[in-house]
Amino acid sequence: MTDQTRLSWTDVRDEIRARILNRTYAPGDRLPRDEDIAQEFGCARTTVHRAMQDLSQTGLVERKRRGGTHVLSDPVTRATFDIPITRREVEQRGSKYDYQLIRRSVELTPLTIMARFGITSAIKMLRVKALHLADNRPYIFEDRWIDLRSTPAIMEVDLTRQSANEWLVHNKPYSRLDVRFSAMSAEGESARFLEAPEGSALFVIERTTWIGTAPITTVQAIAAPGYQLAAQS
Amino acid sequence: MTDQTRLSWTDVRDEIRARILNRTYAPGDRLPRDEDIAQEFGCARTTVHRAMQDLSQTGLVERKRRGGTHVLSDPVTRATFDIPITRREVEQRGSKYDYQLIRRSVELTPLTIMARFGITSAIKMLRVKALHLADNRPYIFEDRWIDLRSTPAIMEVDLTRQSANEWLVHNKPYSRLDVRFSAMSAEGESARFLEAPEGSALFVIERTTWIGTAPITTVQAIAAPGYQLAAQS
DNA sequence: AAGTGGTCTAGACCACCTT
DNA sequence: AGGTGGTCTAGACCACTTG
Repeated sequence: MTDQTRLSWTDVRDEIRARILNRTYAPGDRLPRDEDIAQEFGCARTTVHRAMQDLSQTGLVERKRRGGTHVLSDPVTRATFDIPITRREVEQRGSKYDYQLIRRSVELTPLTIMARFGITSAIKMLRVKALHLADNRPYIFEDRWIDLRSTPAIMEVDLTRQSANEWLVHNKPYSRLDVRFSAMSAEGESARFLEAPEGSALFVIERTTWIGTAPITTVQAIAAPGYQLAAQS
Repeated sequence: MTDQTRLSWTDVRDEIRARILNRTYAPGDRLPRDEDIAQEFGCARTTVHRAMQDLSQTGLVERKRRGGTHVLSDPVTRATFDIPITRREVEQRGSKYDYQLIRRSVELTPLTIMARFGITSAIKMLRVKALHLADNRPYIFEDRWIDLRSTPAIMEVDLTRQSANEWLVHNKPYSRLDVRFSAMSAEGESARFLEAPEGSALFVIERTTWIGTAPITTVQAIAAPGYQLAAQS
């Protein structure tokens, strides 16, 4: 009695992955051609391709056109993070969300901001400082710069009622993104607004977006003590 | 004269994405069926499917079997991070890598560690504290627990010569992974080994792996001040 | 120059979910 | 119950890259 079930690409993926874990295919090894694997499994090459595509995205193998498929010899830990809108993040935890505009001004970009955008001359941008609260406690303090050339409409938005964060997400999609995580000590504004003791460790998310090559916004979001970011899966 | 070039799935993806950015398809909207889009573009449904697959992975749309494809109304920022082996990370920056074993012991797991693994009874695990150096300066201090049931071979490894980090990556693949980022203040051991002033902000990566449901290892890696983690793309 | 992965097509069937 | 996305097949051609 033979197995009548049709092979799916996940089956192929799992078997190949198992062999890599087994060291049947050891780090650095070259795997058989897709076509040979297809023959071994008795499926179409497309199915093998789909499986390999997944393994490649996971960072387990590397594929090159003429070079074939190789097991990566220095595996990396690859994790995907979803960074939601702050309001949504707070509400999903079942907390009450509030938002306060702290300051709104038009300023010349300092060097640090120019560097983030990769531009070489200072220009005037809208700068917005704001505080997100969860259950009436400070949650995230953000210091944001918005390029008025790509996003002039932001000038008409009432930022006392709606966060720039939220307006941008709903009205200004980006094509390129840069995200960085780091840690900093609470000091001055960040300590005051987050009601954190001076010197306490804060988690910082820095996010910069462009549309094409045109800057949209860059934000430094500083989270209150205890903040933790977890990978999705 | 008509365009003779064959349409590729990236073209379809780019056009659909443009329409989403355009608000031709607004947040929350349902997109036409794959087949209709295929007809509009004059390509096979498979090609549209490939494009949609990409948009779905990027977090721009959501697809459900009978429900069709919808533009996400609360877009999330999705970023993928590669966390390489520490040695490789240091060497790729062109720095000299060194490693020191600080302590090696067999201990009962405290509650915090049991929680990370999701186990309910304390067991004895190998605990390894070590320091990674870049150009002779402290770079990352790690405190690691290794489950001897899943990874007994670690007892035979000379951890004064090779980091547990590296041995595990090359010899013990995992099937499940949990990663968390946070910030903490330098204190006690972390301050001493990283040569960081007490109270300075440190970036912390917490990584836990399992094979099936069996714990392999959990590590708290504390980076020296100034450490920054950037998204791949 | 040739081998390998990448993609496209056309058609079929399946699986899931919403109505 | 029916519509939609998910997948599989078989064959073809293309594009990259390495020997």
